Amino acid sequence: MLPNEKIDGTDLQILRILQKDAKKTTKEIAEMLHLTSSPIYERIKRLEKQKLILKYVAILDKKRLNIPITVICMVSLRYHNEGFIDKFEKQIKELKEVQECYHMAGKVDFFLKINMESLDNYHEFVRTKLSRIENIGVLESYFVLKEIMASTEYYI
Amino acid sequence: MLPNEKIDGTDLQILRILQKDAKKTTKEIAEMLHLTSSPIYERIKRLEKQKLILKYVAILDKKRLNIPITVICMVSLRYHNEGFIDKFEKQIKELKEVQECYHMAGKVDFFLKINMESLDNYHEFVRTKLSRIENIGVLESYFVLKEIMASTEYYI
DNA sequence: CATGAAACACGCGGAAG
DNA sequence: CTTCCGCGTGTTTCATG
Repeated sequence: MLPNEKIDGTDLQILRILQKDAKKTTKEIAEMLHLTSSPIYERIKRLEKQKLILKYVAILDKKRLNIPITVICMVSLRYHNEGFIDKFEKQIKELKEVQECYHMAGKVDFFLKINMESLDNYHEFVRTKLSRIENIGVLESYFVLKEIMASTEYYI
Repeated sequence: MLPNEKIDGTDLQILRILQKDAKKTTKEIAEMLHLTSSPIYERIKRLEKQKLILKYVAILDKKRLNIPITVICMVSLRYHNEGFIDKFEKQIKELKEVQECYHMAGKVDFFLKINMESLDNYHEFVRTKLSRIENIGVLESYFVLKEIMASTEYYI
């Protein structure tokens, strides 16, 4: 998977900066690392090509967008054949309200993170979309009271 | 919290584009929306000022960075006074390996998302850092087998 | 929404370790 | 031979009208 593509300390520092603020210019980064723009530019292009940097995105404010409710939903399937699992994944991917979905080890099969405008909407979502997916055994909803930390950064 | 600051359809389209790809230029967005660069530029600046756009970040590849293990950790506290909860939050924020932390409603108090290089490291992390936080009652770890969806986008 | 000036991104030839 | 520097050109950003 990873033939350790020669990531040195400078690369790591660039990655640390960009995962905090992707709008930093090569010039600014260069000053922080006591280099000129050129090597920074070349390194960033290389990191993009190597797919260490996957993409650049804007992070929006959920609450100001009127989707203040976050639900963590734990799903266990009734049957666990390969076909059933693939089918479940496919159906989940079609639900736009689901932001994240992880296949887990253990007695719970899937964790979902779902964003909603209101509890009413969540009720409607579960009733008309989620619970209509066949093969769901157990479905447990946990509501987020407060986001203590919600970062996209990795500790590198 | 939100005096619905006059977000129209064009604003929403801009936000949809930027949360997929923050590197799109105002010119490119303008072409997509059949406008010129100037109004797009002004709208983006306004959305940033209104804090609908919180920040721009680079999304990195966890596996290529040698942190392939993701753990969802469910924590229940022993005591639930205000002071205990605040103290727990403060101590969690100091653990760099914890990427996300949510205070939950229900019998589980906190969900943590933790990234690790290996299971050995996770073992060490729990032994020397997590379990040393006082007041933890129950600590359950769930390991991610596969990321089905892992987006930073909201459905807007 | 158009315009122009300033800043930035990007590519290259060359220097330096 | 790899990494960095500095300059040149083309885009983009950003303030003004």
